[in-house]
Amino acid sequence: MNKLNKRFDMTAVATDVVMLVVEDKELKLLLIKPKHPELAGKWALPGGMVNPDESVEDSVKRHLLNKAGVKDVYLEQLYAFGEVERDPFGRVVSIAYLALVPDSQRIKLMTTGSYEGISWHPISQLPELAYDHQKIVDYSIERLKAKIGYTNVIKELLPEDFTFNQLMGAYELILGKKLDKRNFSKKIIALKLIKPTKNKSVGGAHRPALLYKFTSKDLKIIEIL
Amino acid sequence: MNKLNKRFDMTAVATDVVMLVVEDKELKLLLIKPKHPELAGKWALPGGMVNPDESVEDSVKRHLLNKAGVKDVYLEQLYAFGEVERDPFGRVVSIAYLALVPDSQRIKLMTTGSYEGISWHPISQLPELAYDHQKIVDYSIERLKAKIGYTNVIKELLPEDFTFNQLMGAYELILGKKLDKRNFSKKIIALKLIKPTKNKSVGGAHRPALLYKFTSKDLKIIEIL
DNA sequence: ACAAAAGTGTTTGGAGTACACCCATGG
DNA sequence: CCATGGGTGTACTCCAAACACTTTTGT
Repeated sequence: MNKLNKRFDMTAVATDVVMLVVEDKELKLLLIKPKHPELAGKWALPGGMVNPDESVEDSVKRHLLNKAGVKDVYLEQLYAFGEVERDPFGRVVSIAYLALVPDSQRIKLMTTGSYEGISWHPISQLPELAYDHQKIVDYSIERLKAKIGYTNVIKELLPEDFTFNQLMGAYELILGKKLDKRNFSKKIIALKLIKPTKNKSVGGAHRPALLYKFTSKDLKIIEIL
Repeated sequence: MNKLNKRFDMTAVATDVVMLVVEDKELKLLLIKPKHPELAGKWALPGGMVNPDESVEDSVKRHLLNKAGVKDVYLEQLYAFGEVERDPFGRVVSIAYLALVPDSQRIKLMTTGSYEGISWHPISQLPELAYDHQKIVDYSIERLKAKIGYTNVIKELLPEDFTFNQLMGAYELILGKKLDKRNFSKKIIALKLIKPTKNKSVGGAHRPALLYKFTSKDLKIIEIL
C-alpha cells in the first residue's frame, strides 16, 4: 500500500481506455510505456485519476486529449475493475472504457513527462501489459465482438466514406473469421445500414469500388449477424 | 459539496444494488427508506461505501448481508455511474450491481439505525426513488431482459424445483409479454436447459404439474429466445 | 359435471447458408 | 493480356411463429 491509501484511507477512482483503430488490415491498440522502474518493459493502457470536479466520462476525455490529442471519439464504458490488489501502487478502482477511432482520423501521439512512449500495437501481437490490463483488453474485444452483431457501432471504426470491402474487412478482423461476401452484402443492404455515394475509390491498383456512407449517424440497435 | 469531498479532495466509491425476486406473479425490487430529511418520502437502493481493504464485489456482499441477511446470491456488475452531481451529499461514483434471488429464499429484512425501513416493491409500481436510482433500475431491467435471451440466468430467480409454467411465467414477467407455451417448451427442451424430476407440484387447486430442475448449475451462454 | 391449469404436433413462411462466375481497371 | 479485387443470384435447409384440442385433477 502506498501513500495514496495512507493519506486518504479510501479508494481512488481511475480510468483505463482501450482505444482501437483498424489500419493495414490489423486491429490496433493504443498503449503507453510508463517510466516507472517497477513496470520496466511493460506497456499500459492510457488513463488516469478522476478528479473530484469532473465526471468519470469527462475524465476519460481529458486524459485522451492530453495523451493522444483526440477529441470526439466513440466512448463506451466497459466495466469497473475493483480488486484490492490490482494496482500495486495503491487502492485504485479502475473504470475501463472502450474508444473507437476511424482509421482516417490521425491521432497525435504525445509523449509527456511520465511516459517514455505511446504507440499503436496490433492486437494479435501485444507486448506484456502492466497491472490487469491484459484482462481489460480481452474483455473489451469480447464486448466489441458482441456489439457489432447487434448494433451499427462498426461505423466508428470506418471513415466517412468507405468501400464495401473495408466494411466487411472490419467485421472479419474483429470477429476473427472470414465472412461470405454475397450473404454479408445481402444482409447489410436489406437492413439499409449503408447507402452508396456517387464516388468510387481511387488509387487501388485495380478496379475502383463504390464508396458507401452509413445511413444513420446514431448508434442503432439492429440484429446484424 | 460535503465534508467527504472537503476532507479528502477526491472521489469516493460506493455501490448500489438492484435486487430482484419473482413473487406473486410480480417482479419485485428491494428498497430501503433512508432517514435523512433531505430524502423524505423517497426510497433508495441498498448499498454503501466501499472500504479500502475490500474488493468492490466483496463490499456489495457485505452490505447485502448487513441489510438483508443475504448470502450466496447471483451478483452481476451493471455499470459505474460517475456524474459529478449525482449525489447531493458528496462526490461519489457508484458501481451498480444486479442481484437475483430465488423466490424460495427468504430474505431477512433488517432495519438498521440509518434506515426507516426496507421492503419489496413491484417493479410496475415503484415509489419515487432518490438520487439517480430510477435510472439504475431501468438500466438493470434492460440488462436482464437482454441476458435471459442468451443465457440461463433465469435459474437464479427460480427455486431448485419448479414447474414449466413458473419458468415461462418468469420469462413473461421480465420481457413484459406473453409467450407461446408450445413453442417455448419446444425450445427449452431442445436446448436441454431443464430436466424433469420425479415429483409433481402439490397444493395447486387443479391438475398437478411436473417439476423440473436446471441441467446445469453454471451460467451458460446459449441463444434461447 | 365443471372449472382450471397441464400437456402436446403440424404447417408454413422467412432467414441463414452454401456456392461460382463475369467485370472493370491498372500495369 | 494478365493480375487483382469488385460485384452479383439461386437453391436448399432449418428455425420461428401461428395455431386448438385433450387430459388431469379438485371442488
